[in-house]
Amino acid sequence: MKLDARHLELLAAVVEHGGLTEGAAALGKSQPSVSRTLGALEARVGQPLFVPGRRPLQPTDLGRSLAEQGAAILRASRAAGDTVDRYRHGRSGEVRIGGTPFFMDGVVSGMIAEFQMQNPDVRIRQSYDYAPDLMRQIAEGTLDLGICPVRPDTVPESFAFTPILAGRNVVACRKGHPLLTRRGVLTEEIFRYPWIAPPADSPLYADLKLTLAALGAQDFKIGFSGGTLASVFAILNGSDALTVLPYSVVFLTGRRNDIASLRIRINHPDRDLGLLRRRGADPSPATDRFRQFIETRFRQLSQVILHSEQIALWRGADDRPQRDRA
Amino acid sequence: MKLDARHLELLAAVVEHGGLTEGAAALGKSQPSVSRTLGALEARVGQPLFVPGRRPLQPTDLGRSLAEQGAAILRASRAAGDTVDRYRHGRSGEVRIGGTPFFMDGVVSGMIAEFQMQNPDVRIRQSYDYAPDLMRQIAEGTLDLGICPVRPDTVPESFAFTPILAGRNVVACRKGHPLLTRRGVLTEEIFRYPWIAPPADSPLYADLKLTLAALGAQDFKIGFSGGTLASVFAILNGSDALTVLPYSVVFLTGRRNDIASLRIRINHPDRDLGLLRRRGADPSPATDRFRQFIETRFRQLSQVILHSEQIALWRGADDRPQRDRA
DNA sequence: TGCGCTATATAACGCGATGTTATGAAGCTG
DNA sequence: CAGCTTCATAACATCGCGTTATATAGCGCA
Repeated sequence: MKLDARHLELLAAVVEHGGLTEGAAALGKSQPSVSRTLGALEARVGQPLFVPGRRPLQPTDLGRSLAEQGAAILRASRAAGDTVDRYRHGRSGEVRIGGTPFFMDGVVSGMIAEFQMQNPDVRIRQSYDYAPDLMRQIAEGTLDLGICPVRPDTVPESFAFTPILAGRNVVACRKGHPLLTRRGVLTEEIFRYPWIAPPADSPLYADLKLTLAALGAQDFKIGFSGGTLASVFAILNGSDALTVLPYSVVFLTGRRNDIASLRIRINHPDRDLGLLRRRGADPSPATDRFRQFIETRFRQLSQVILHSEQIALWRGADDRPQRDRA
Repeated sequence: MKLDARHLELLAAVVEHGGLTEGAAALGKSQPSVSRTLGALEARVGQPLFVPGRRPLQPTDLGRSLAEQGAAILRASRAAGDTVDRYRHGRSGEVRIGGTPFFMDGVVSGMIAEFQMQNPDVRIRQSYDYAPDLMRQIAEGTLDLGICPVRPDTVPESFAFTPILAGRNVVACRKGHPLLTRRGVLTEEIFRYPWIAPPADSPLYADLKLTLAALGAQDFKIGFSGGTLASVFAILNGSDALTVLPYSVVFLTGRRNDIASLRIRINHPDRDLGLLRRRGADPSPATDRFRQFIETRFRQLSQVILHSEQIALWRGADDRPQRDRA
């Protein structure tokens, strides 16, 4: 026998509230409506659902059993409603975010962690890619957000780009590196140390080449390449190798990983780190919420970086990277 | 947000069957109906439930979540339908049955056990009472069936009475009782043994008094009274006491409890053991099913009793109670 | 690339379930 | 027994949802 789920909900409400009138009130309906519908259900079932002629309307065994099923239906229905509500407020759902590996690992992951703590029901799918692939996937609709360095004026019309951080790089090394003890670093000295190269197709690798070329390098030793940020940190820690890293990565994770940056002035790429998303597509609420979270966190990060540099300036300290525009 | 349970069921069916058309078919509805309803649900939710422009209609995360709730609703709904079906066929529900204690314990309990094996979801509420109270409770509607000995012509019009067994009694004793070894028993001999008296208000007690009076007893020793059938068996087993019991009780449980009946002719009450129920009230299906079960079991029991007595007659054996009408 | 197939969306319409208010009947309670 | 409360019934309006017919849009294949 097939029963209407709404009839069972009705029955559950009436049984729970101990009366037709109360049940109807709880459901926001009139009493006759509930009465008639329950009558129809009873007729359909062919068995009394309430003991007849009892004034504080008392369900029969069968009525109680069916009411339990109705309560289950009501629960599921409410749960569905809640799911929708949370989804609409971005507190549940899925966000697919991709970005350049070192930046994701060094900066974004920490923010994701914080977001996860606040929104445990939002699933974050992270992937690693560079701008062209990110754009392709965003255009295809298989990715919600991209975080990577791009030149804002090269972003196609179909994308929205929000700059979140200046794309500055620094030369990074371990805390105890010989070059750090010196007051000043001669550019030719850095070529005596082995270099860690980011993946060949990464913008960071292009930056590395440009930087070193600008510093007058014809040739430099690549001692390691192909690893993730974690392995780069390990190599840096265990050797005197040098590499180029985004300033924000060193700023945020340098202390924890015993990494510092050389006090050496290097040119900076004319790219901004920013958030890419598809223009016109309305994103899932979770994506929106995540994006806003990320944007405010980066605003705060910019402030903190600026602040710390000003403190360093006032102190006259010099264990910070030299700023190009300072 | 309040969502219609039926919409969620619809969604569940569509997601499960992997398509609008199939889902509609599974629900026995037309495809446009399902399409429109799902469209309405999507509009209400305000979020896409299916990824747009995908041919093997693919649900979004939210769609899948809601479909799960819909599946839960569907399960509950089906469970409710099954409950009704089983209830209507008497395979679930409740039966309230009352009867005279010794007869319930000695005969009916075994049948209830068998019924329980076949109908595990039917709850049997058993109580003990004598005819007047049984009738009162049945009339009040607090009891479904009564099993007791009554004179059929004394049953009021408002009750239906189905005789199920002749109300014969026998004098019972333990298997090794001295009186059993004799070829014949003199009536005066039985008064030398202590007697177990059933409860004073029981019909059995009246039978006992009548029986013994008919046998010429002016006075007899009551050695024990007030116990249930189990205690009566225990007393019988551990002593040379005698008592009056329904023949069916001894027939069914005598062997197991090492009880036999004396070969002595006693008068039998002009009552029939039978089933009492309220006339006109339509009983719950479980009650009906149980009643029919009990009635057929008693028909079989009558046959078996008859059969065993004929065998005994043919054999010329005499270790059976003498039959009044033989 | 274009064609055909099939699945989905839309349109138009009828009906039945369910909402309403008004009112009657039936239990409980003092 | 009177009065109150609660449920059932009546009459009517409306909206959801069922139908069939038809347009549209992906997908597969040549």
